[in-house]
Amino acid sequence: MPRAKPAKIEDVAAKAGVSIMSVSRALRGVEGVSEKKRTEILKLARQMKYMPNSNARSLVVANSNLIGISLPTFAGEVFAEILSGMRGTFDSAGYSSVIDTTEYSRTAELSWVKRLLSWQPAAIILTGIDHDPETRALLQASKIPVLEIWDHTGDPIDACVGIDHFSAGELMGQHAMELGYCRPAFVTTPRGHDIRADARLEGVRSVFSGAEIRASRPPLGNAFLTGFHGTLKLIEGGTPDVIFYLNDHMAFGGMMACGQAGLQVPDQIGIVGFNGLDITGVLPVKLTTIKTPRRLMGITGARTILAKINGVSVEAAKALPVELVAGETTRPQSITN
Amino acid sequence: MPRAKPAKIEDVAAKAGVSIMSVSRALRGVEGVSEKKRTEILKLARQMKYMPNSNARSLVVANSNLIGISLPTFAGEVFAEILSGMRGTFDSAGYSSVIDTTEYSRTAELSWVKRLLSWQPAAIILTGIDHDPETRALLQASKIPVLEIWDHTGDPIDACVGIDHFSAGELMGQHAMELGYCRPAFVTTPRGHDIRADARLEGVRSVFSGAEIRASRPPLGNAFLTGFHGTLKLIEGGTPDVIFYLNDHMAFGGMMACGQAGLQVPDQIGIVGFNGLDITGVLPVKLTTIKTPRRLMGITGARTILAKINGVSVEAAKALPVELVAGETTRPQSITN
DNA sequence: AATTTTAACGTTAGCGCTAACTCTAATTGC
DNA sequence: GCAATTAGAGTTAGCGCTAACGTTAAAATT
Repeated sequence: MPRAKPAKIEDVAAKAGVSIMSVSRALRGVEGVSEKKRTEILKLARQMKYMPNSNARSLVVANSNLIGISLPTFAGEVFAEILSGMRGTFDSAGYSSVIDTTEYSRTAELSWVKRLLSWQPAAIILTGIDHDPETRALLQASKIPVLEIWDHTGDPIDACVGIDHFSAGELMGQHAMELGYCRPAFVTTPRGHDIRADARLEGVRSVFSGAEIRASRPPLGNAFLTGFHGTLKLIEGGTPDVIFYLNDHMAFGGMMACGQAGLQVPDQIGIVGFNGLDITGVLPVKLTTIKTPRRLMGITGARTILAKINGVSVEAAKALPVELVAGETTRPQSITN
Repeated sequence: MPRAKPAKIEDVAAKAGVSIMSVSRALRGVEGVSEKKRTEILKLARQMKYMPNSNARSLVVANSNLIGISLPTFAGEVFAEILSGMRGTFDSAGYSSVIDTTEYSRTAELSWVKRLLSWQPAAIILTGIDHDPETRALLQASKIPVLEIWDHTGDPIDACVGIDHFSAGELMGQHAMELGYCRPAFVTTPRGHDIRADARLEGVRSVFSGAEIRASRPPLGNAFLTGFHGTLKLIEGGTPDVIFYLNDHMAFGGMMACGQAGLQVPDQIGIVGFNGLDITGVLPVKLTTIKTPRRLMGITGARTILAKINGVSVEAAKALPVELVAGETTRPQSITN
C-alpha cells in the first residue's frame, strides 16, 4: 500500500536525490538552485502531489498569508460590495481572507480579533471606527497592519479608508434645504446601533440647525419592513415634508408606507435614501440618494493594506467622496407650500 | 525596555515556576494540573498578554480550527443567508471561516482549494456539485470532511445538503400547468453558467413535455436589468403566457418589462420567480415564487459537517424541501384563453 | 508494612519548514 | 599561477507547541 501520509519536502528531496533546502528553494522560487534541478524538483513535487504545509511555514517565518476581514453583516449589498472589491485585490496578491461578521457587536469583534491574532495574519481589516478599547490596544501592540474601512476618522488604529458620514449627512441636508424642505425627519436604526447612521443624522441636523428633526427608530429587522413601519409611525406624529432614511432599502419601504398613507411622492413628501444601490436607478421612480463608492473603497482599502504589508508608507486616513444623486423622490418646494 | 516579542508558553512557565507542559495543559483546559496551579497560570497568562500561536499548535496536531467556505458570489441575499446560517453555527463551535468566492469558475475554485488545503482546515464547504475533477480527487484524497451545499446529488464528494433543483423546476412547472398556462418561457443566465438554473429549466421542461419552452439568456449583469432586458427580448419573439425566472430579482425586472410592454400581470402574463426572498412578501403585488430554505440549509450543513469533524456518522446526502408560494403574479387561466 | 494505584507534574522528541551559516568546486581577476 | 570571488549546493538550529512517555510522592489497597 502507498504511503498514507501526504508527501512533505523531505520525501520530495529523497526522491530527487537532493537536500531538503534545495527543494524548499525550488518550491519557493528563490535563488540557490540551478534551473535544471529546479524544473526537475518541481516536476517531481507535482508528481508526488506535494502540498506545502502553511502552518509549518508560518511558524518559522512568523506570519501568514491570511488577511482577516471583519464586517458587521452580510445582509444587504453594501458590505458585500466592499468585500468583493477587497477580495479581488487580495486574492490576486495571493492572500486568503478569513471573514467575520460581528452583527454590530464590539465584544464579538474583540473575541474574533483575539482568535485571529493567533494565526499571525498579514493584516486585519475592521469595519468602522467604533471598537472595544481592548481591540485597539491589542492591534496596536501587535504591529500588524490594520485597516478601518467604511468610516472616516483622523485618528485611525493604523490606516483608514472610508467616507465621512457626517459630511454625507450634511450633503443630504443641503440638498433638501436647497429644494426648500423645512420639516425634515429621519428613519434609522435604534440609537447607538450603528454610529455611522447617527453621524449622518447629525450631519443633517447641522444643516437644519433651527428645525427639530424627528427620528423614528423602528426595531431591527428586514430593511424594507422597518422602513415601512418606521415611516407609518413617524407620520402618526405629524407629517414631515421630507424623510431621510438609513439606506435605500428602508427608503423603499418608506415610499410604500407613504403610498399607503395617501401621501404622494414627491408632491406631498420627499424621500431621500442612502447608498445609491444599482436598483435605485432601475426602479420606475428614481430615488434621491447618496451614492457611496463601495467597490472603489474595497479596492482602495486593499491596496492601502498591501502597501503597508510591503512596508510602503501610505496616507493614514483617506476619505472618499460621495455623490448626491438627485432622483424623482424629491423636488423643489414652492415658497408658499 | 520590555521584551519586544510576544510572550510564549515558555515565558509564562518561567514566570509561574512550572514546566511548559503544565502551562500548555492549563491553557487548553485538559487534566493534569491542579486547580490551584491552573488558576494561577491562567491569571499570569492574561497578565502577560499571552496569545497562543495557532500555527505551532496546528503544526503538531496536524489540523486547524479553520473551515473553508467557497461561494459563487456575495451578490444577492441567497448565498449571504446560507453563509450566515453556517457561520453562526461554526462560530459558536470555535471555528473560523476562510471564505472564497469563485464567481462561478471551477478553476478559481480549484486553486482556492489547493491554497486552503495547505492550512490543514477542519473542513471544506463548496457550493454546488459541479467541480473540476482535480478538486474532487484532491479533496477525497485529503480525508478532510467536505460539504457540498445548495445543490443535491446522490454522489457527493463526502456530504451534501441542499435542494433538488430539478424537482424545484418541476414544482414551478406543475403550478403553472395546473393553473392552465400553456406557453411557458424561461429567463435565465447564459447556458452552463449556473448548472442549477439549467436543472430547474429542465424540471419545468419535463412537466411541459409537449410544449417547446423558449429560454432567454441575457448576458450577465445586474439581476434587475438582465431580467428586464431578457424579458423584452423574449417578448419580441412572441408572447408567452407565463415566464419563469432564474430568481426573484430577475422576476422583478421582468415584471417591469411586462409593464412597459403593456402586458398586464397576471391578467395577460404570469410571472414566477425563485428563492422567496423577504421582499417578495412585502411588495405591493406579491410574487409567485419558490421559497428556498437558505438559512436552514446553512445551519443544517454546518451541523452535518461538525458531526463529521467529531467522527459522528451522518447521512451523506440530504435534500431539503422547497415550498411553492402562490402569489399574485399567476392566476388560473380560463380554458378559452 | 509492603504493594499497587493514581494525581500531578516534568522530560524528550518531533511536527514541516526556513534563516543563516558552512562547504565545495568552478570561475574570475590580476 | 594563486588569492579572491561566487554559484550551487548541504548542514545546523530552531520556530512554538503538544503527544507520549517518565518520574515522583501521596493515597489507596491488601
